[in-house]
Amino acid sequence: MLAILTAEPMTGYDLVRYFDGSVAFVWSAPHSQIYPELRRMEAEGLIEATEVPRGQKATKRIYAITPEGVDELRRWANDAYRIPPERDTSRLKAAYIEWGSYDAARRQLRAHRNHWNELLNQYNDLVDAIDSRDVPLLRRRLEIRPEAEHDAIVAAKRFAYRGFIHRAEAEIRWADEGLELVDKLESAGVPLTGQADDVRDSQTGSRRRGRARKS
Amino acid sequence: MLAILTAEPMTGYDLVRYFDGSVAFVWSAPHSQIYPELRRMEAEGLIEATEVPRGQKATKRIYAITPEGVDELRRWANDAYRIPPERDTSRLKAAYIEWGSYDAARRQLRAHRNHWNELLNQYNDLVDAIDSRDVPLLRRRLEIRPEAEHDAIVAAKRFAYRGFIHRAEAEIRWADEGLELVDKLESAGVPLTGQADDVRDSQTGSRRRGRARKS
DNA sequence: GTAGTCATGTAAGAGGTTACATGATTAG
DNA sequence: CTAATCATGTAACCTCTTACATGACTAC
Repeated sequence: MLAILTAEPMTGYDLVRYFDGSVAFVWSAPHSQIYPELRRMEAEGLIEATEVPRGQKATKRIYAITPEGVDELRRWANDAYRIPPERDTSRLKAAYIEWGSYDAARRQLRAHRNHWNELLNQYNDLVDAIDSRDVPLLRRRLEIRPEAEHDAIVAAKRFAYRGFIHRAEAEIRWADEGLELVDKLESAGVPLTGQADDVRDSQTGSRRRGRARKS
Repeated sequence: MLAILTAEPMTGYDLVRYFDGSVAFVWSAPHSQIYPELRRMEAEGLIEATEVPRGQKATKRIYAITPEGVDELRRWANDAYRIPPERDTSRLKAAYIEWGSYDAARRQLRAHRNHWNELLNQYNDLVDAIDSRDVPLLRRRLEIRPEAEHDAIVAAKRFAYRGFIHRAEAEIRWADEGLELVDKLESAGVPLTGQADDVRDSQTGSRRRGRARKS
């Protein structure tokens, strides 16, 4: 949000719309997170609000980054980040494919492929848009920064999206690999644990009491 | 956890150790999450605990999956998953490289490269270990399942790790691309916004209240 | 007038991190 | 005897999701 506000002062609503649009590819946030966070940052002095009237009785708060906010943004940019622990549902489910059916596996892998393929298209479009400076937020930022910096600013955005493209291509390759594998196993007649009828009591050998509630 | 417990009944501590070991690559969880979750699952009837003595006065709880737990595992395996909204710090920081220094960018990209490269090596080792059935948990599961299923069980684990390998390779390629880019920009003498001294008041045009820290 | 957009919140709850906390058992 | 390992928790806090909620403004 600090970085976005360096392009130009705006309302929380403007930020919400950016987070619903192109920014969502880089970082997602719902409005229920954005508004409280703006208040918090204001209290910390990183941003400043100006209340301006809109219409007859309503007002809106336009936030601008403060020098302290710029300091914080710089500090953040120079800070190292930690890569979070692994927690990827698609991989987890893949590891236990045998507990479902071949059709379920195919459905999931196709959805995975489609999802990343759609993202890939959007990432590619965005890289093109960046190259032709066809992104409003980027354009605004270039307007207020000296031309010497333009190459670095554009290169950074482009590079970030390149990361998504690499990722998306990897996911698509993986899903294709999986679909092939599923076909191979099924046509070889390999049975799945999830389809077997001996698993229900493989452990305790007994116990058939009540309802299994959903989580 | 349900899937792990299908291999054999075990204590929470055993699960904690698995989650500190090979399982961590697929899904990470600290013991502070595992113990309460086991209690919850027990209350729901998905697993069952047997208190067994250990030593003179201590006891431990050995958890076994129930038929209801197996149902739940199957249900989960057949359920579609949702790919969560984007929230990747490395990409976010990449998009705003210009707010830091070239050295900071290089440091982050090198750390990124190293991190994924180390993971890649571990993933490769794990795939080899899977191929040679050299993973204790996998071996235990194969022991209790009919041989006809073995190919599917092994293939699933292998496939999951293949996904990590694809991902890691993509991240490494991306980081290399970034390091090249940083070198190119710096040697071309492109200035960065974060190094400029005109940014502190580019927005408000005035306001010089706080101490201006040196970065 | 009314539908869509502008604008801004609150709150419960799930999931995860980090720290605090304890004590028994076993191998040397 | 002592250190490592076995074993099991609790709690504060943070982030994010989902749902609930409200009302003014503007274009038709």
